[in-house]
Amino acid sequence: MRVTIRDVARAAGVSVTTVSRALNGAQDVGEETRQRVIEVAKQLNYRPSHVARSLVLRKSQNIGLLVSDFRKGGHHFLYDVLVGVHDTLAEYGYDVTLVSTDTARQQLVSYVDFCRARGLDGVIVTGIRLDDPYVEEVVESTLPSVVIDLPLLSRHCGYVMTDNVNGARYAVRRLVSRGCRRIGFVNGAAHAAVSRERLRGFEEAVRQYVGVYDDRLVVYGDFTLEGGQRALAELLARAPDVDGVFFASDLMAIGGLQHCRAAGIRVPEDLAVVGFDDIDLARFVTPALTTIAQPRYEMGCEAAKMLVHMLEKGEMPSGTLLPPQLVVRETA
Amino acid sequence: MRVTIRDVARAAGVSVTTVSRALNGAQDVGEETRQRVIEVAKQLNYRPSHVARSLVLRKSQNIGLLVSDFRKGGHHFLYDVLVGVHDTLAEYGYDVTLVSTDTARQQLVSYVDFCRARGLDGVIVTGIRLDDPYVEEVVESTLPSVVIDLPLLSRHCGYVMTDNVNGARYAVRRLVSRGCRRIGFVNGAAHAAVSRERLRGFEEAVRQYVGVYDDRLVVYGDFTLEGGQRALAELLARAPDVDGVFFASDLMAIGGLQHCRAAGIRVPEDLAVVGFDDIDLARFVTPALTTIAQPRYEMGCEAAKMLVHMLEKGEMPSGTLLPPQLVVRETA
DNA sequence: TTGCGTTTCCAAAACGTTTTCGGTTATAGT
DNA sequence: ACTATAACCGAAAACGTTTTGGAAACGCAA
Repeated sequence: MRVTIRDVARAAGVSVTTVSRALNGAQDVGEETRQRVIEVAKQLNYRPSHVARSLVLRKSQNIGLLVSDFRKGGHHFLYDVLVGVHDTLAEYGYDVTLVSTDTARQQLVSYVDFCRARGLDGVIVTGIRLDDPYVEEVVESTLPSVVIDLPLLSRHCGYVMTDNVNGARYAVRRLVSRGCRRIGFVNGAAHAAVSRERLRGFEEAVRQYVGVYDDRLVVYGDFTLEGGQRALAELLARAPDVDGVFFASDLMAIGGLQHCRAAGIRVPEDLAVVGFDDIDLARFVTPALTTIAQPRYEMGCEAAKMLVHMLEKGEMPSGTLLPPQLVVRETA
Repeated sequence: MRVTIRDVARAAGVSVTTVSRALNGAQDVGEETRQRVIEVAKQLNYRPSHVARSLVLRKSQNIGLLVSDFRKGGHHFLYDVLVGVHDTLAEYGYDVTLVSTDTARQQLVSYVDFCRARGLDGVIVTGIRLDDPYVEEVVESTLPSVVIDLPLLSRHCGYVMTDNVNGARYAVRRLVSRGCRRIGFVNGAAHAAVSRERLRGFEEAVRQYVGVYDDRLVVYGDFTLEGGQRALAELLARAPDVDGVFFASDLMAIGGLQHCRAAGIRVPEDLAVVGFDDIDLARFVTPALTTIAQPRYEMGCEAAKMLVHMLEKGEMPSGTLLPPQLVVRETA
């Protein structure tokens, strides 16, 4: 059936030991036998079994991508992260298998046990929140992991996220440079770590660039389109003189845009708007949304890179912030 | 280190054979010992090694998701398919590992060898085209596979795709019911299988619903935004009297919308438009795009289901068409 | 007592690798 | 000629499971 190392050994007239050595580039095998083995292996189209190899080596060259909100129609975010992770992991010779918290939960096992049963060497965690029951597991477990978009740091757990405070700063700087002086902030869910950071950046920046900070100008829209509409309406009711607003997500910003159209508010003349994320939609809505782009793909790459460094070089996990980028379109 | 079946056996005072049997629900083990073994296993938090199991069983309960255009910012299509695949595969107890044609190609192995080396039980193939070098491999190989969005059928290879000809029919039916009589078609890339089918559906439907068919009303925009703009311009130049147009993708349709705005054409009053895909953007552009929705998630589910039926029940692969759905918004 | 079937259990082989430890040559040094 | 060293190679154990082919114990009929 399958062609094994034994078949190659037989065909090449050597032992399996020698075949293994020859193919893996070990040193103590004669150059001519090595060539012969390689030749024979190619002839037979021999592919070493990753499974057998994993068993004996006790590592699988396989890492899990844990996603905790794996829903259809879901996250614009996840896809780019996923291909970033896959690309760089493939480069390092690792496979990636999908792990959903739902299926783990359904089987009543912790996700760590889930990964261990499959012999995964490590895991990249996406989509979890501060109040998630999983965060404890992530930081406690000895399974090497790196978390995306949540600052969790421990002996075996690093993180990578975008520099949210600077992102927020860029946003208000842009608004100020366009002449805005009363700047509002529609933040996302209050318990999200990113919300806290964006708020901090926002506050720092308005203190620095406009001088006076008024915390009644921040409202919450919990990251949804409708939330954005509602929040902007509330903000405007509270302070009709705001001339610019920063939304903590593009989706909310688009909701805000819809409110503006309905209310006859001209964007950007009456009200300048900048979002956060740079989702696909942003360039297509009218007026096109200026926003702070998150380096989604790069976050995936960086997370993957950190994980294999931990695995192969024994590096300590760390926290890395990736720079966001202002992309200027029509709304500010 | 790791707790193995041997540890459980020792702790329960039985042989490993008995532990294996007890845990896997085999018949010849006493009820009381079974309970004891289960109890001990739980106590020790024992998880059978999937790797070891795969080795001896010669199947991994792991299937590959082959994607051939895995790029950042990529396919809206892929994500939903992916979660559909993952969801139903998880239900059946399978894992899914990502396989990109790029990495396989980079390692100079056929993707089948790639999968075999990893012991994957089967593979779901997405994103390949008729002129792809992989199609031969897919149909020839004995690795069970099911292809999404390309009608490839052989001994070990089935497919699932959306019913494109009916999708096209729905589109023109809608257009006709709004009073359109001169209907144009902006098709995608000519070599794509889906393009052929949509064209067929288009022609059949206009023959049926409006009577006269004019093949000068079909142009090609190769699935891009710019292509859609260009193609619509060309179509309008060729036949200024068209009052409705069906685009073979939402992206092209949106391009068309942009052209209309630039040219001062009112949609849907002067020109009715229906797209294909129902991408996220569709509901956000103005006017909101009427379109034919593809059941992306369901395609993933269906593909997964077919594959495990092939694997577990020895069913023959088949071709299944999933019904698309007209979603009416503002452009038609 | 013997024979036979059932039930419950186990020892050992197998799956396809890597690696340890040692063995055989050939080469070189005295 | 004898030893020391190096270079090359192989037998066998290990990784953690499942499964095969019996074996022990027991009951029951002859």
